[in-house]
Order: sequence, then C-alpha cells, then structure tokens
Amino acid sequence: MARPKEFDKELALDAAIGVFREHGFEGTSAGMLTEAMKIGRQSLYDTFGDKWRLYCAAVARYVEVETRAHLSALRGASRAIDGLGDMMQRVVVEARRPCLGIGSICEFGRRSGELSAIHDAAHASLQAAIVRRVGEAQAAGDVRPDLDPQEAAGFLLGNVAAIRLAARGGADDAHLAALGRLALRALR
Amino acid sequence: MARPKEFDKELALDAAIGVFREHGFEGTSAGMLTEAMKIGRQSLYDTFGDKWRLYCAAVARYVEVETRAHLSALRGASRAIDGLGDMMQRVVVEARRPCLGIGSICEFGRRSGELSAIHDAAHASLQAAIVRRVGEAQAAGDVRPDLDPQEAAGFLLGNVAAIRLAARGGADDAHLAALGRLALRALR
DNA sequence: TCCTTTATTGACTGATCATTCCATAATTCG
DNA sequence: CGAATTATGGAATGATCAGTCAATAAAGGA
Repeated sequence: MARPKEFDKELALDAAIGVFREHGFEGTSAGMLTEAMKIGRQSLYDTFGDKWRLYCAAVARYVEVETRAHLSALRGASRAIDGLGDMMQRVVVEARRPCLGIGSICEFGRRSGELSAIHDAAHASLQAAIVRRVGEAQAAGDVRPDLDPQEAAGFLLGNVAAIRLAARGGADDAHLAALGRLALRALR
Repeated sequence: MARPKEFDKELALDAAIGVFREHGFEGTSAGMLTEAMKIGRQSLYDTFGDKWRLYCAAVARYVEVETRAHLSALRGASRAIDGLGDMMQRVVVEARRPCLGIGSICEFGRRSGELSAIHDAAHASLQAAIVRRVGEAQAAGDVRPDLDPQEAAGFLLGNVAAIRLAARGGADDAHLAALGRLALRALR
C-alpha cells in the first residue's frame, strides 16, 4: 500500500510554496501540504523537519527564484531603461499568483529573525542591481539625472509590491498595466 | 468576582483591531482578543457573534476610519496638490502600525465576498475623491495634464500600500519618506 | 429591599492541529 | 534471494482552539 519511489524534494518544495502563497503560514495545515506535495505525512517531517522549517525553506527558495527572475529581466535588454521596463512588465504579467514574499512580510513583519534575514539579503542584492541599472539609464539619458538611484530603485521595488497587492485585491489587468507604466514613467 | 459595568463596545472593537492588525485573523486567538479588549470571553461572543463576525466588524470599522482620515487630509488643504501631498505624508508618518486593510487583502485575497465588499466600497469612494483632486491639481497646473486622473489616483493608492508594506518589512523613516516624495513627484 | 440587567468565569464539548511511534510495503542493491 | 533503503499510513498524544452552558456576582431601578 506504499510507493517507496524516491520523491523529488525540490518538486515537493515547489508544491508547498504554492500552498503557502495562497493561504499563508497560519492558514496552511499539514494535511493541505501533504496533499499538494503528494507525499506522506511522515516523509514531510523526515525531510523538512517541521512546518516552520518547511515554511522558511519555501520562503527562501521562492525569494531566490523570484530574485533570479528579476535580475534576468533586468539584465536581458541591452539598454538599461528597457531592462527596468522588462522587470516591471514581468511583474505585471505574473501578478495573478500571490507573492509569498509579500505574504510572509505581511504575516510576520519583523517578528522572525530567520525570515527577516532571508528577505533582507534578497532585497539588498536586488536593490543593488536596480541601482546599477538606474545609473546606466541616467548615463544614457533615459532617466532623469536629478534622481537619487537608491531612492529610484526603492521606488521601483515599492511599486512591484504595489502591483502584486493590487492584483491580490482584485484589480484588473488594465489597472495593473497602468501601475507598471506609471512607475516607469516616473523615472523619466 | 465580576464587574457588571457596561463596557464600551466601540472601545472593545478598537482593541480587537489592534490585535488583528498585528497578527491577522488566523494568527489571533479568542484569548488574545479578550485580553486586549478587557472583556470576558462570553461577552465577546454575546456582543460580536463569533471570531469571523468580529473580524469583519473590525475590518469594516478600520477601513471606515482610515478612509475618513484619507479624505480629511485630501480636503484639508486649499490647493489640490497639497491635499494629495498631505495624504501621502500622513501615510508616511503613521506607517509604523500595520495596516489591517492590507493584512486582510493579503490573507484572504478575494476569497470572502463579505470582506471584498468592504474593501471595494472604501476603495471606490477613496479613488473617486482622489480623481477629483487630481483633476483640480491639473487645472491649477500642478499636475501634468497628460495624466489620466483615474490612473494617477490608482497609482497614488498603490504607493500608499507600498509605503505601508515597506514599513512592515522594516524600512526606515527616510526610505518611507522618499517613497512618499517620489510618488507625488511622479505626478508633476 | 427585591428584581432585572449585564458581565464574568469555570467547566465542558468537539474539532482540529502539529507531531511522533511503529508496523508495513515497495524498491534497489549486493 | 536477501538485506538495506525509503516512503507510507494508522494510531495515538497532547495541545490548542472556537464556541456553549450554566452558575454567579455586581450594579441599577422599582
């Protein structure tokens, strides 16, 4: 009555991410997780420790993948301003699925050092990459020179969160697109 | 061993709001509520029904008060652009306390019709008021005339959320102030 | 003074929760 | 074939939870 074929740990983690994105930590039960991950309850505890450790692993992996995607969009275009635009555009297109980063920050604020460390590290590297790109765009004359790159980068990241939150609240695609467009236009 | 002096229902509700802001719905227990509200357990159920009804009442009241504060700042100044600035400035100053509106949207998305109705109504009235003010500011030459007032208003509201989320994530005051300043400057 | 109103707490119910122990079954490797 | 590995699910534990009932106590009004 059992299937002792090794399961894919990363695939299972991705499934857990899907549940946590939708229901948060407190709103997720062990049963919801094992069902989505398609593994037995004991395997979950053997492999990931407990619910909190699994949650932290899920947030860490989610944030890592998400950061990589941001960086990839950011660096994909040759012109810096296009990289910034592509990053915002990607967020708009994928905004329908809830963001685990935002969910985690909303649910726990700064209460957990472990979570905060994950967020802070990702935020720092992303912020630095955006700052660099803003500087390049300024040099190319595509972004107002009187803008502080640090502030501009923080502003863009803030608007990434704004787009995702609006989507979670039910905003339609046109509204999300407008948010992305205006955020980028604010740098001109 | 009891104190049968009628308790203030509104005061108790405000205390409940304080707990829900910090811990969300799932993260809040009946015990946390009665302790904060300083009423007995049975009084809570007699007066507010159950935890979900209390939560909805808390969100409704929070959103109502918050919307009134926005409108008041918006209308306080004679020049429209100053009203918009005051609104953003107030958000920056009060961003340290978590927002129950954002928390509720993050936690439940569009899953509850009851909650969604509360948010939608408040959002509509606030959006309309900002649209009006943006139009006035355009007429006064303080906001770029090529901006769609609907989109500009949505943009400002999005940045309100961005400021509050950044604060929840641990951003310092200077960062929050920069977010408010840049959002407003984007309309120029 | 007595009665009604209001609030409180203890005891309890039933559900759900995270987590562990253990026996079992399927697969792989020697 | 036989042994080690790996995943599984039933049973159980102890905790916590939301919510109800009933007895009780304090206050106000007649």
